[in-house]
Amino acid sequence: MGISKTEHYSNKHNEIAVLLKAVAHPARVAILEHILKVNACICNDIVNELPLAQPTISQHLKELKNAGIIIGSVEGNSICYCVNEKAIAKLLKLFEGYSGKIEKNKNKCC
Amino acid sequence: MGISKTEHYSNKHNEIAVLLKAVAHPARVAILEHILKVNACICNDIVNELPLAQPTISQHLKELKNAGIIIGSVEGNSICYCVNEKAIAKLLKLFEGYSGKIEKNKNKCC
DNA sequence: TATCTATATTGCAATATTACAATTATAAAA
DNA sequence: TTTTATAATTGTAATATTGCAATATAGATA
Repeated sequence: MGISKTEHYSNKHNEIAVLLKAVAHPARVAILEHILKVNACICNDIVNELPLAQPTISQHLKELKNAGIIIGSVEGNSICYCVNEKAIAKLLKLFEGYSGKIEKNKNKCC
Repeated sequence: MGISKTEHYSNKHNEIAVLLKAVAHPARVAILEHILKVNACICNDIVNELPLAQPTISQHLKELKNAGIIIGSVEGNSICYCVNEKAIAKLLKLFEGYSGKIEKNKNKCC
């Protein structure tokens, strides 16, 4: 991304950005929604759903996992990926907070 | 970003990714929260708040504006930036939807 | 008009992301 | 043990992002 000045921002803002960045890609949005839909997902399943090669999807899954958006548990030969409730709750609360602030300040500007 | 295959994903997933990507940077999270806090923002105000040069902030504001996260209206010499209620509402609904799906499927997996 | 003030644009260097082919690792099945 | 199936890792090319210095633009004010 270029010379990112992570250390200059607050921890809070960095953490929010990491979570959001993990979801901020059409392939990862699709993966997330697919996992939510079938609710017992294995990687190969997604390979058949998306127009991406297996290594690419594996990489996207890794990023979602690193950010804590999904959790993977080994299940015999394959891996079961599930969405991390806490991460989604965190993002939900974030936008609830933003939304609330907009309501509160309505008609003060613009 | 590399060879992005935007045309292979659904419009819905692309639109979500564009919105999220706009916010998915610590500087832009900080800018967004600052605008919400002071609720009548001018760019120079942010330059004094963040450890970034004026052109860099101007660029971040442009990205937020292009994605529809904020709206800018000229006010004499300076510009008044406000958060776009609709964009935040869209993101709020998105995560409400995700959160709901997790609740529904609880204990089926992982 | 000349000048100041606020913001945008341009151009560029440094770095990050995306995607995939080839390969590897691991566990189940034969 | 060999084979098969599933998923991760490695290496690399193409492209996007970030940040800033220098410059430009536009409105306000003297």
